[in-house]
Amino acid sequence: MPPREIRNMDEFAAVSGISRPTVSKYFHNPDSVRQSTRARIEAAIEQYDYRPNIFAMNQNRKLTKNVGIVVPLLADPYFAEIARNLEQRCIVAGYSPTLFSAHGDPEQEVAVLNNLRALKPAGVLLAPLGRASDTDVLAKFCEDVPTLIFDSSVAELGIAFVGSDNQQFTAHITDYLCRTGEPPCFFEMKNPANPNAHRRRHAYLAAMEKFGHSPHVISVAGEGWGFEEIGRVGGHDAFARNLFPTNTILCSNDRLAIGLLTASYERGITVGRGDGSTVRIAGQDGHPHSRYTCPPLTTISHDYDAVSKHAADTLFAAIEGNAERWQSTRIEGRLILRDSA
Amino acid sequence: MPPREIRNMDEFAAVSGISRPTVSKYFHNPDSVRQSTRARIEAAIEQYDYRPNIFAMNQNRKLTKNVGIVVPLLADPYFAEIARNLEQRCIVAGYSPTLFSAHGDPEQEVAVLNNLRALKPAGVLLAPLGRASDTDVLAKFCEDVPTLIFDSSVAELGIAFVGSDNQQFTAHITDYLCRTGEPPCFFEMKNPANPNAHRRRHAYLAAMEKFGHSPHVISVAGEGWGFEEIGRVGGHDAFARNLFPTNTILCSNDRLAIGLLTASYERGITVGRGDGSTVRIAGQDGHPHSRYTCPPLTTISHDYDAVSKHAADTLFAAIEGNAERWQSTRIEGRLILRDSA
DNA sequence: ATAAAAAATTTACGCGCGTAAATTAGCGGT
DNA sequence: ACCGCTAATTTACGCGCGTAAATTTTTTAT
Repeated sequence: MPPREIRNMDEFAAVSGISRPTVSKYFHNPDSVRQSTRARIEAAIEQYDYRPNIFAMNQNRKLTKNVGIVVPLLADPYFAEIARNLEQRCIVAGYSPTLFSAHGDPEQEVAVLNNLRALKPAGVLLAPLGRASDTDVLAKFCEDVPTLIFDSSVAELGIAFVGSDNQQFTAHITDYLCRTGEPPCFFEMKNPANPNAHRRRHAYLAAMEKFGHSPHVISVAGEGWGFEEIGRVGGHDAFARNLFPTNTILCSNDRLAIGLLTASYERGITVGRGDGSTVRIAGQDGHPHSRYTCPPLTTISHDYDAVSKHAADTLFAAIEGNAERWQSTRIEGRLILRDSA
Repeated sequence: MPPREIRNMDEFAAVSGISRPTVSKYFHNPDSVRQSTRARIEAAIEQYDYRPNIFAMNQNRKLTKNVGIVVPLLADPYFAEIARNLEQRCIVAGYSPTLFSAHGDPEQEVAVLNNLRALKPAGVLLAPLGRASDTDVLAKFCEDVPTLIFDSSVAELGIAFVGSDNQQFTAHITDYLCRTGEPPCFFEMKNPANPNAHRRRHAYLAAMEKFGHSPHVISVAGEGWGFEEIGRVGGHDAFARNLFPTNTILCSNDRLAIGLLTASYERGITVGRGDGSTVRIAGQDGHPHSRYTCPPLTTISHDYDAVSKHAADTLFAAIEGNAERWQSTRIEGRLILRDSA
C-alpha cells in the first residue's frame, strides 16, 4: 500500500526528506552518500517503491550502467550457459546486462553492434562469430566502446581477451587417448567458423609429434553453425570412404562429435571404450549436452565459471578506470571421462 | 565521410531541410509523412548517418517501440529457437526486441518482469515458468503491460494465449504408436514445471481409452528444469523396478526422452523400432536436438513458425489498437518419424 | 570547543526529443 | 482559377533527470 504514487525524483526526494541531487547521487552510487542518508533513502524506496526513469537517467549520463553481452549463437547451449553466467555477474556488480545473439549471421552481428552503440553501454562482453566477423566493424566498435572479447580471439582487439586454453585442451585429451588405446585421428570442419578450431588442430599435430605418433586429420566440408549436421554428414562420408585410419577419433568440438555419434549409430558402428566397441570418439568443450549422448561423451570441458569470472572482472576493472595493457588469458580445461572414449 | 557530425534532431532537421516535428513524426512512423518528404529525410539519414537518441525518444513517448521477449530457460534450445524466431518478427515489424530469461527460477522471473516495466514496453511476449510462476505478479504485470502469453498458459492472463495443441500432440503420437506396435505407457515428471505436461497426460489417458487400451503412467520424481537428468535417473529407477509394462514408452517431452535414452544405453537396453530392439521410445516437442540422439528420436514437433507468427501478429495487432477478446489458440504439431519408435 | 573537511542543500540550467496549437504551404479536383 | 483538404512549419512547453556552482549543514579531527 504505497501512501501515494511517486511520479519522479523530485517527489521522491520530498517524501524521503533528502534533496534531489543527493538522491540522484545515491542512485548513481549508493556508497557515495553518508550511511545515515543511504538508510533514509532506502527506507523511502521500500515504502514508496520508487525507481528512477532509466531513459531520463541514461540520457545525460556520459557513462551508463548498461553492459552488452553478445554471443554468436544463443541456440547453442554452450553460449547460453556462459551468457547466463556473465549476466549474473553483471547484476551482482550493479550493472544492467542486455543479451544479444548474432544467430550465426555476420550481418546480424554488425546490426547487434550498431544497436548496442545506441545503448551507450559502459562496456561490452563480446564473443565474436570469428572468421565470419567483419573485422573492421569489430575494430571500430572496440575503439568506441570498452569491449572485452571472450571465447574466440580476433586480433588484439578490445581491452583484453579471455578464453580457454585450446592448446592445453587438445594436448591433454590427445595424451589421454594415446595412453589408453590407439592414437587418435582428428575430425574437424574444413572451414571452421571459429579460430579456436585452428589452434586445436595445431595442438593435435604437435601433441602427436611429441608422443611419436603420426597425426591424421579428417577435414569435412560444411559451412555455418549447424555443427551436428556437418559432423553427421561428414561422418557418414568419412566412414563410407574409410577415411579413419585408427579406431580413435578426436573431434574438434562436442557438437561435431554429437553428429559423428549419430552417423556412427546410423551405420551400426558401436562407439565406446569397452571391448565390444568398434571406435572411440571424444569431443572438446564440455558441452551441456555431452553427458546425455549415447554413449556419454568423453570430452575436455571449459571452466565456465573461471572464464566468465575473469572476463567479467576484467571488464569491470576497465570500466572503473583500472585499465591494464591488452592481455590474453587462456584458462585450462578439465578432462571428463565418460564411456565414448 | 559525413560532412559534419550531427548531434541532435534539430541539426538533422536543419541539414535535411525539414522541420524537426516532421522529422520526429517520420521516426515515429515513416509512412505518416508525404512520400517526397520521406525520401528527403532518408537521403539525409544516408548521408549523415543520423539516428535519434533512443533514451530521449522513449522518455516522453507514452508508447515506446520496445518489446520484451521472456522465456523460462534460454539454455533450452527449444526456447532459444522460438525466441530467435520472435525476435526476427519484432525487428521486421519495426519493434525493438529485448530478450530475457528466468533461468528456471521464479524469483528471477519476477525480477525480469520488474526490469521490463522500466523499459515501458509497448508489449511483451511471455512464456511463463508455469507452475512455479508467481501468479499474482504475472496477473498484475499483465494488467499494466500488453502481454501475450505463449508456450504455457496461466489462467486467462494477458491479451491472448498462443501455444501448441498438446491434446492433439499426444493423441496423434499415441495413435501412431498404437498402430505400429504395442500401446505405449507414459513417462513423465511427477511434479512437472509446465502445465502442458498435465494436458499431455490427460490426452494420453483419453487416447488410450478411445483406442480400447489400458493406460499406464510412470511418474518420476525430480524438481526443476534439469529434465534430461530427471529422465535419466528416473529411467534407471523405472527399469530397475520393472515399471514399464509395455515395450513402448511415450515421454512427456523430448528432454525427458533424451535422458531416458541415456539411461537405456547405460543399462544396455536397445532402443528402436527394428526387430533387434527391446523398447521403443518417443518424445514430444520436436526439440532441436532430437534429430541427433541415438537412435534419432521419434517425436511430434511444435510448429515453431506458426506459433511464433501467430503470437507476434496477435501482440502487434493489440498494440496497434486492434484488440480482441482474450482468446486461446493452440496449433497442431507434426509427427516426425525417426528410428527410436 | 573550534577549525577543517566532508556531505548535503539550493539554485539553476541543459539534454534530446515528444507533442500540442495555430499557421502556412502544397495538392488534387472541378 | 478557385476551393477544400492534407501535410508541413512555427512556436512553445514539458519530460525526468544529470550536473555544476555556491552555500549551508554536519561530521571529524585537533
